[in-house]
Amino acid sequence: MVEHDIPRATAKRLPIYYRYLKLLLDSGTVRVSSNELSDAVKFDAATIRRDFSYFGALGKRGYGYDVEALMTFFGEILNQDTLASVALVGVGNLGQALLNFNFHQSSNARIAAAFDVNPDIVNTIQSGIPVYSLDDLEKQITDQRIDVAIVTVPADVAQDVAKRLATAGVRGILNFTPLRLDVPKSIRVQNVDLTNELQTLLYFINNFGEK
Amino acid sequence: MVEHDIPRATAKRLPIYYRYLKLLLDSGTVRVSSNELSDAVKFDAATIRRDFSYFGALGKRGYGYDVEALMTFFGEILNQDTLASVALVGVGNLGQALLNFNFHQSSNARIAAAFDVNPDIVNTIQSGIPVYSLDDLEKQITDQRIDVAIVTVPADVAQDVAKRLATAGVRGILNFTPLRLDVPKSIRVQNVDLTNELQTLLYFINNFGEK
DNA sequence: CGTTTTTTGTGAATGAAATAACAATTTTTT
DNA sequence: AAAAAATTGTTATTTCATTCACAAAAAACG
Ligand SMILES: NC(=O)c1ccc[n+]([C@@H]2O[C@H](COP(=O)([O-])OP(=O)(O)OC[C@H]3O[C@@H](n4cnc5c(N)ncnc54)[C@H](O)[C@@H]3O)[C@@H](O)[C@H]2O)c1
Ligand SMILES: NC(=O)c1ccc[n+]([C@@H]2O[C@H](COP(=O)([O-])OP(=O)(O)OC[C@H]3O[C@@H](n4cnc5c(N)ncnc54)[C@H](O)[C@@H]3O)[C@@H](O)[C@H]2O)c1
Repeated sequence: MVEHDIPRATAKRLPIYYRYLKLLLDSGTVRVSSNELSDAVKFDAATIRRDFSYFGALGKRGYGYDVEALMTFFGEILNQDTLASVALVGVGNLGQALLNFNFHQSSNARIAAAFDVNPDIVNTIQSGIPVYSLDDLEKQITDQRIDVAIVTVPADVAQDVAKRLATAGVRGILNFTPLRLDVPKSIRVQNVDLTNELQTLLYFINNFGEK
Repeated sequence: MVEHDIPRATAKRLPIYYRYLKLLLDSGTVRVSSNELSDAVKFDAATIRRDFSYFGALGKRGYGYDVEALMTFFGEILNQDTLASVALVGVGNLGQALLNFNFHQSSNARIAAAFDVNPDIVNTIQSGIPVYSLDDLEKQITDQRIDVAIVTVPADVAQDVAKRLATAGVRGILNFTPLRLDVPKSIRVQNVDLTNELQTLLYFINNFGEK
């Protein structure tokens, strides 16, 4: 694997580059400079050049980057050719919204199975995705070779769910609950704490804003 | 203002500390050490002590921190006494979920007004919150003294909406669209890019996971 | 009451990421 | 074809964040 010691911060920006490059290609743009990219994605141009340089010399001095070539290159790095199957646990408020959105148009992932305990929705199809009983979790995860799960259950059952996902063989969890999950360290947890995002924003504008 | 040069990273952790302290207090715990906190919130104990130390000496050597005192202290810093009114623009999939959740039980904010262009929901009440026409944006923002907005509209109208919010006097935006908004720099934008979170997670497990 | 244990607060060390600055190279212009 | 302009790739520098490590202080114990 070429991309071995890519900074984590760089990795987080890759999908953003990719998405914008796709946009550029669709609009017929053939070349782009780090400065133009910078305007769009709002990272410093030097940061962008440095990010790209981890993968080799992708641009041409005095010219910039070839949009199509760059997009193709990042597409491969991001595995855009293979569609990842993802599970969603907890088809409530937020789970429903994610199910319905389903990422497919905008990424290489799709939610393939959902799980809940509510008998009203278990064994129904929601937004085109089958909702299974939590009892079927292990079986479905294994059968469908799912290795990433989105967790949108109430906080008090999150740790339980995480443990079951872990033993079922999941390798990554996108955790929307405010709880910090305890899982084997071979499993990657990405926390999305929406309440925290809002509270942090409020803190900043209350303490450092103008007015 | 005491808290002037608090690292951004610290600020992002404050609501997490606060939330956990509340939990501890509810469970009747009277004292806590940085190590215990570390177990719960999964930040290094030294990081926690350093974070706290920006606000002075809040603990007692050989004892730890007094849960109630610490909670009260952070509550003030986070303005827990005043309820912030927030606007939500775009009552779709995700907007609906946020409306329904509404943060009130878990934080010092509540969504006070929502906006959309869809005539089916304009001038209705959704999850207890009035949905106004986008035409009323400026008036409502001003009248209700709203200074933070959550943006959950389609990407192609996000920049327009952001501009209107900016001129309406909003000081912070929680942006759920994949677009990086252009706003005056006095306005703080917090991006929540869910597709990116998922893609980054996939990238990491595909490239650095075991198996 | 003295000794041991616990735990903070912080200086110093380390690590990670962002930015600046510029030579090297290519393109564009005249 | 020479001069000017654009733009990369990278080295050096700066900024920001985490972690180590330990003296200082308080608590617990015997
Ligand atoms: N909705 C939001 O806007 C929002 C914002 C911030 C945080 N969150 C967090 O996201 C999580 C989900 O929030 P929500 O508003 O969608 O909650 P919700 O109550 O609407 O949905 C939870 C769903 O999980 C299901 N469930 C309960 N126990 C389960 C189990 N053991 N296994 C599988 N499914 C189970 C419930 O039946 C329900 O359908 C919560 O932890 C919440 O704190 C949500
Ligand atoms: N839903 C998700 O899970 C999810 C995931 C990742 C990203 N996003 C992003 O979040 C945003 C919202 O997603 P969604 O799934 O809720 O979309 P959606 O289409 O369900 O909802 C968008 C809402 O905005 C309204 N709207 C359109 N133009 C408007 C305008 N000018 N002013 C006010 N309202 C307007 C529409 O009527 C609709 O109600 C999108 O930018 C999407 O890319 C959503």
